[in-house]
Amino acid sequence: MKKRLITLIHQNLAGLFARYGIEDYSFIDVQVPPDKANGDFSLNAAMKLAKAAKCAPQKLAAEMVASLETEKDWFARVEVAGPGFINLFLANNVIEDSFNKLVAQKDLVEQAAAGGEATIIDYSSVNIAKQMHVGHLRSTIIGDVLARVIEALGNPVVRQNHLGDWGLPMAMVIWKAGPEIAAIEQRKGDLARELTLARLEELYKGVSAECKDNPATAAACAECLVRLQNGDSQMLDLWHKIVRISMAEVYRIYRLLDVKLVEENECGESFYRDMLAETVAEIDKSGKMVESQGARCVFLDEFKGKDGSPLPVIVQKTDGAFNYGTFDLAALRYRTAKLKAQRIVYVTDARQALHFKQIFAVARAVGILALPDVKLEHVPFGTILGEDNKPLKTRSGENVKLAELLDEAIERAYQVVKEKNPGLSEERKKEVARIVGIGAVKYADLSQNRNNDYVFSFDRMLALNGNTAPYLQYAHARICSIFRKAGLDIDAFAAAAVVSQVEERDLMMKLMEFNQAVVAVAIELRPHILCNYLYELAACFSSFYDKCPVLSCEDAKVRDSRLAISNFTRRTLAKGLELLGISAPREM
RNA sequence: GCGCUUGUAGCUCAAUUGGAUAGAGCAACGGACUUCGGAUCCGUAGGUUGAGGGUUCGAAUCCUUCCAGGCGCGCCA
Repeated sequence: MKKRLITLIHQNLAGLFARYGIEDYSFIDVQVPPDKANGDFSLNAAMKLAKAAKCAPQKLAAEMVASLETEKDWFARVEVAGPGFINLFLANNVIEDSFNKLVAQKDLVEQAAAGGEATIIDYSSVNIAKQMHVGHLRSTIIGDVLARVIEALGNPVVRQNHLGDWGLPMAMVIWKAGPEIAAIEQRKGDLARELTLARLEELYKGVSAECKDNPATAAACAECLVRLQNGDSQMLDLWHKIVRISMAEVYRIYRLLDVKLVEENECGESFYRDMLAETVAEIDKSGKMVESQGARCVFLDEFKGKDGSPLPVIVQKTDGAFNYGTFDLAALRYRTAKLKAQRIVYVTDARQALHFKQIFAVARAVGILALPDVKLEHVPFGTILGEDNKPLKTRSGENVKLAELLDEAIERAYQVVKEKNPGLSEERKKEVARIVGIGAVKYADLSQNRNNDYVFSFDRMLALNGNTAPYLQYAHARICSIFRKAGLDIDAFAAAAVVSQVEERDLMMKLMEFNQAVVAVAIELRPHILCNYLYELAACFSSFYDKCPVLSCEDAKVRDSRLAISNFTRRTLAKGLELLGISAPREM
């Protein structure tokens, strides 16, 4: 509707602007004013154009109003307000028509033109032989939502899980776990059962500590690394087994979280191992590579170190090995050349901001991007804090295991479900607890501006009121309940919507904003915009539900209309939550 | 030291990217046909947007100087 409205305004005002010698008015847009008293939409164009038109804003606004007033089919009222705002009050039948057209569409999200933009989302990035902990939560769920949203808008999306699966840590694990693997296999034991990820992590921590004070161990690990890098088949075999054991547990958590990453998305450091040398060679060709203190580096003027000295990006270490920056540069090369990415989005914590800034700058400076105008975006986010405002840790100071955190959320949700809806079967209660508990954790994260750190609180995220997943899920369940009670097939129901009360009107207007919210998330890479929208929508529905009886409404036309509005609210909530990777139960 | 980032109601967060009287939830107080699911809704109270200066029709938002927190700054990722 907004799009049609803007087109109408542009056409209507073209003549007026021409008389004032204004050529470019394409930027003219409408806003939804904060206060409903100021109309359904408002226009600040008169103030923006006043200078160019050499005309007082209020006078210009008055002329614009006079012109817009002729559109009787659209506007019930048009007025000038304040310093030159133009407030537009839509006629109810315009809202009804637009709304009914929208409801009739199959897809709630408009598809991008021309096949969209080939986009890579790099997120989650787990390390092999380490259990997932809170530190992985944000990247995993924010990245997953961005992938869903950008994909839903019709862009081809490739998800990439940049695993930490190569290098010295892996060699250390192999050195330690190798004998255990051999022993288990020799007695034909079940490897997956006996060698858990938790065990692998324990082994890794052990060697890691041992390497520090035992040079013999360190040397042995170094030798493993050399063999691994040279493609020794025995080493590679062990390496592969460890990766699979590790990822099996990661996928258990992804499934629990309803995160869409699968094995095909694994594209870790090991994937680029044979591209590193040629990447460095190509950087060298650019003439920008220099040797400094034995390492091969690229220096760019915009990056300065501690004492103002130039800060390098090291592409090859003194010992000839490559470090993480080289992997990222190789990945950029691959992603633009082979995957033909037009947009690459990295979802990692804010501490890596400088790293990505450097990598992007180097990549452009040395010309390793097959598509020079590819959009490179780092999506930083803050830290998850405990109630003490310090990074969330266990009492003993360790990272909180993601598996344990999620289990606790589900357990707490179960207690709430048991209390609020004792009538559900035990099986349903468990299912609902999972949906509500996981949804709460994800929503708590997604609903805030990702720039900031946030304090993790089960009580707040599971609250049944306010901007939480359970509140949205409850609104959804209530709508389903209406249809259950009436014995109507919710998926097949259709009727024309009409405006008979202000709550209906508000809700219909809000429903028509959905697509805009989704588009904004894709552009700004900020999921909380969609969360805010859904919360406002659910709140709007709750008011409607309170003031507009549906089933007991005597006027059949109004009753059907309310059913239609309710049903479309349900669809919108469900779609929005789906884009957030959160389920919407029909009862809870 | 330099850089990035944050500072909004007692608490947790928003604010359509420069728009109108800065909005929600929690906590507090007061209400709502014995209810289409009260897991809800409506209202009251709560603010010098860290501080000062500037830019303009208009600033939480942009520029600038301070104050306070967090993070980062050569071979870890």
